[in-house]
Amino acid sequence: MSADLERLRTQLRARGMRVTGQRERILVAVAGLGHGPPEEILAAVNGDGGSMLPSSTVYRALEALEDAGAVRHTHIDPRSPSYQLDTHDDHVHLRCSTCGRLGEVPVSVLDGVAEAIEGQSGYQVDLTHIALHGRCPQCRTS
Amino acid sequence: MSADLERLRTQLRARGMRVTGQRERILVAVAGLGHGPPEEILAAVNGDGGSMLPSSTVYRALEALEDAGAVRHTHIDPRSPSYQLDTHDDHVHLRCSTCGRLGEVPVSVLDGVAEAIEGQSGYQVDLTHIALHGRCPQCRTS
DNA sequence: TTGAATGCAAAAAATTTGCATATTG
DNA sequence: CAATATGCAAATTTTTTGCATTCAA
Repeated sequence: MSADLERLRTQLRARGMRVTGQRERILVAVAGLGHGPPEEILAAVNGDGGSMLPSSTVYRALEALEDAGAVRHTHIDPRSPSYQLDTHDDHVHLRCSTCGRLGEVPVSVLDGVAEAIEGQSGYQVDLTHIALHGRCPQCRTS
Repeated sequence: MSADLERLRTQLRARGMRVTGQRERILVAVAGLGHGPPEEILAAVNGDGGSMLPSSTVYRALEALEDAGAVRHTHIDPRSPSYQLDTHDDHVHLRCSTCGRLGEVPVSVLDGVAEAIEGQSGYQVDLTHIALHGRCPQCRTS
């Protein structure tokens, strides 16, 4: 039993939600992918040897898992949400607008930013799972 | 003739693209809304007194305008892209995860961040039109 | 004139919903 | 047992595409 699954049980039960085989498989798929849109997660789950799940279950489970705090989503790809485990090993996603290549840097590059924003606007923002866009080293050179 | 439209002409023509009435109306709608998803832009255009446009024209025009550098999009709302004029009056969008209320702060809160990211990853990111999520002052209190 | 853009219709993709059934706690 | 979640099918919503026609340069 992985630590992720153990944590999932706690998180779900704390909210009166249920731990089901489908939710576990989906969590495992998300963990395996690192991050990905619902479509890819569905494909991963449906390729894990178990029974096929309908997309509705994946969408509903992702929502439930997100409510429970087990997963999160960002918009790495501008077109669709990308889900990932909600661990505390946070990083800022970087995506090349030209080639789509992904990178990441520790959230520490944003140290002080949340405070500055709070001071200027009163908003308490979450910087732990954001995605930024730009050009990767390769595309800048070529 | 607004400065925005004037600029649009230059930007489009510089790329061999054409200035059409539809594109102008769409640009005006985006300017009027400040920012909004394709659906809202379509509704705004279709309520401006002119002829009705099909959604395909809006999607294609937004893509063209974005290529030309006249508009940009961010993901203020996690569910759909939000288009806005690509002016240089940049700010960081803030959206309350609880109530959806919008706010903004000048990009200067991110001073130094782009350099830090470039140093750590080689990515040259664009911080001029990002959207961050969190809790607004009202929702924090209540 | 002529290549780019539009309009329309239809297709495709992505996401949501209703409801009977199965499952968890 | 009671409430939650699933599966399936169908409905929505959002976005894309093909193609004949129109229009800007």
